[in-house]
Amino acid sequence: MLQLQKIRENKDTYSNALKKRNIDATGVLNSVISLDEKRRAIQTELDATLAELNKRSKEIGMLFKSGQIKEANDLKAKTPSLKEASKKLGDDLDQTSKDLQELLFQIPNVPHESVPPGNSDEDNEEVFREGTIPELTKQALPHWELAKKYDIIDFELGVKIAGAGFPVYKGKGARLQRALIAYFLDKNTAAGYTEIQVPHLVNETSGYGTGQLPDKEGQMYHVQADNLYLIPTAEVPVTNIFRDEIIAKGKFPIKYTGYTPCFRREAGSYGAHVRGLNRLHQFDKVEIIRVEQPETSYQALDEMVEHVKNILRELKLPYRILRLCGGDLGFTAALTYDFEVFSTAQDRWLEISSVSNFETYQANRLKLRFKDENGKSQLAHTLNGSSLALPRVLAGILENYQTDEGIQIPEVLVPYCGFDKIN
RNA sequence: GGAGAAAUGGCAGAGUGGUCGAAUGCGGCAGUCUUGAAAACUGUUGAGGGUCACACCUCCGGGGGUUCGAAUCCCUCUUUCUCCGCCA
Repeated sequence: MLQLQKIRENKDTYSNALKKRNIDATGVLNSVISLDEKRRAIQTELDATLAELNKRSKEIGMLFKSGQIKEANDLKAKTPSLKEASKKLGDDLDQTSKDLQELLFQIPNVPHESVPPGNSDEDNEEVFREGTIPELTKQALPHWELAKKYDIIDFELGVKIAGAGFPVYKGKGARLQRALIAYFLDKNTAAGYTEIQVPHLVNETSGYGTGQLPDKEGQMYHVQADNLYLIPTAEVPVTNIFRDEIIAKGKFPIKYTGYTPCFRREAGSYGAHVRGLNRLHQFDKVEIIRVEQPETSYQALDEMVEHVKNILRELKLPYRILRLCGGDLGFTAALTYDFEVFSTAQDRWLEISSVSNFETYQANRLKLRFKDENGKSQLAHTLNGSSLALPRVLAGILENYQTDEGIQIPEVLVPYCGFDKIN
């Protein structure tokens, strides 16, 4: 959520920057400002009324104490009008605050200056590419065929148990999944991230805290009996650790990593692009999360990007990095780098990681602050990234490492798997 | 799931209708002393709104109510603890 004071100060800058998302925010920003003015006017009036009421209450108390019962009762008789006024002003204030908040919920984060304008993923800017795309034989198969051939992932079985998009991993497939999770966590902890295990269901407040609610209401699985949401990413529970916290100086940097399954309804997705592991309702992901001071957050973002690069280098997968354009940028992000692995057998790029800086957008909702040098509370910056998401990495490995003799396991994963080939 | 008890500042813990944003202790910060540190002593130390700065307003788990006045009384929800039941 954007900060009111910043909106007041930077209305035109914000409005211009938001154009990169292809939205004209001028009207909303103006409404926000006028609503905020209205809110403050009501607040001032309410404060004055309450001050008067408080003053009289104290006087009445003193009069009773000193035995001046009649005077006290006279004064008492004069309070109902003030009470009425304060009640009405209080209701007005609540309504105005609610309206204001609803409006603020509708405004996405302001894109970073480096974000290119654009409408869709076609306008994303490739900033880096590395790795060799392997030459595959004529018999090369897409991963869903390989999965069947070697009996390592059973999509139909998942349909039987749960539905489409809930695959069952078997034998070496299951072991490879576990190996990847362990490998990713090891890499992350070696880079200074503290491993953490968090709930896979979150409450409504947490959903609002990181911005999934109300924006992505229909995308999360909702357990209505208990009003809990299945997490779409570890970002939600991990970042919410810091909700309502004031971080003491000296506690930075804050770096967490966690493995969780992720649940996404993916309402509206269909077609060839969702085949196999390309798009699932449940998948595994290892996430890295950081809380930073504003001065260091973009350096932290670069570090996270470098970190993910190192992992992909070790896995020897061909990949590229995109700077997302305004039209493709997530609602809460100020800047996002997407990592895509090249899926040779499908001849297309698959998104495997998304590394973002949210600046103060989430922190403002979370009330996540820190004490600056002057001892003043300031909103922190939050960041997160996948390091990494499993299914498409798995798809990339299966497809790029396939040979006529079977699927070679990337060298770094062999110790984790206990085998070097799937055949 | 049933019965009972509880929820107060970073922590511990007092406060059962008025001058309480809240004693006290610990912790934090600043200072005195010291070569330095520790100890001791002195001061300071919650958050948000508002203001140039004050004033002023709000917050004692959340929400609602009673009252001129609520941390304190009532209702409700949530959470924690104890006992019982169930259970990986």
